[in-house]
Amino acid sequence: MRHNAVMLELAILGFLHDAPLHGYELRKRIAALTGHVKPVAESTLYPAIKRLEKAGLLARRTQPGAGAAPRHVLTLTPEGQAELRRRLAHPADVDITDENRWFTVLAFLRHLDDPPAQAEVLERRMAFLRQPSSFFYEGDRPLRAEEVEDPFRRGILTIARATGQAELSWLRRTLDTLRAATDD
Amino acid sequence: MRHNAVMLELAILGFLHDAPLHGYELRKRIAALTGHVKPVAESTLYPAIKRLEKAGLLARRTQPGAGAAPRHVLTLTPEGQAELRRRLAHPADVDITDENRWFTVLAFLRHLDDPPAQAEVLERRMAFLRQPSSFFYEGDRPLRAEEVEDPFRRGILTIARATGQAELSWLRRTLDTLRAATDD
DNA sequence: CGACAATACATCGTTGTCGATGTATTGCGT
DNA sequence: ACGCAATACATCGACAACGATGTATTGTCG
Repeated sequence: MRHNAVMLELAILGFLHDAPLHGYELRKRIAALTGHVKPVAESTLYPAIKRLEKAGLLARRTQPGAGAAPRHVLTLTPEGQAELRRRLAHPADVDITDENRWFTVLAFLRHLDDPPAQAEVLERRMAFLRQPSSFFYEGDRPLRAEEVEDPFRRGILTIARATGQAELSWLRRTLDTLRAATDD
Repeated sequence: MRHNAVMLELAILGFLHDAPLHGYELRKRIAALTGHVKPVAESTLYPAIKRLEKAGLLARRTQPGAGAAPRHVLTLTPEGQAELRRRLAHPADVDITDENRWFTVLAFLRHLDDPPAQAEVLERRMAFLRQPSSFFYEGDRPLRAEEVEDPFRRGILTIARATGQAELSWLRRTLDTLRAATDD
């Protein structure tokens, strides 16, 4: 399965878990979620829907369209719900490390509906954020922010550090409440 | 030109602007820059090098390999340098909005070597960060962070806000110094 | 001495992505 | 009356990405 596809499919499954939708509405919700960062083309969405339908993860009912062409209202099948949970519980490494994908996972993580499993996913992100990332090297030696002359490269390090801190503190808070919920 | 390709090619051109390198070394530098977030496969890099060579943006000299197979040492041609500057001065919208691509642009923005043009690029990023992004909707109404029940979705909003603030303050500082440099 | 990692590149087939284009309807502005 | 935007979906071709696999050499560890 190609990489972006995974996230697009996750978004489709995730939105359909909330409520049955037709393709056009799905498109708008996906645009709201990730569109300002990286828009998804129509000609990418519809084939993705077909793939999922072919795999038995969703079913379509054709309705006379209010407005224009007939709508295909899409519903998650039980297999689709199981697959959604499977994907949320065990995201690929890239889905943890790439911010865009991570946000997509987060957007639907509540569907996992299992605090310990949710905590496990958050912990993977935490482990990733904690390992010191070095963007630039001089030979083999990683350069620290202070050693980087270029202001733009320093910016990368400054921003990465600040955002890492912000997310880590959110992760710690959320993990605490998740664990508290489990201990009851 | 496909989307990811743009960024990979920018990284190749950017690294070669610093110094001639062979493919394998290029691969390692790219891995250091973006690999922890989203690794690039070997079988993606070598075709990209070929594309750029075919377009006359870089030249290769074959050297007897210290270690293994003969090395192809890659050098930027004058057209390659011009193209690098062109791409840095006028990145596509996605390169501004997608954090991964934006970081790649930042990593090489110094090669633009023209403070007003650099400031222009930073301003585009600033404009993007300032426009309020709403990830979730209830019908047509965008939901604010406080209205979102789901803790994970709240996390997205919390993190996005914090990182946006951090980056904005860096942008303001850097733009000030860029403008001060221009006023001399 | 033999295995294995690292160096260094290349090719191939599958699959996803995207822009372009097409079709058809409703409704709004002018 | 006419066009244009929005709704709603579909197809096609070009191309990039990637995993798998191959080739060949040097250095290292046990």
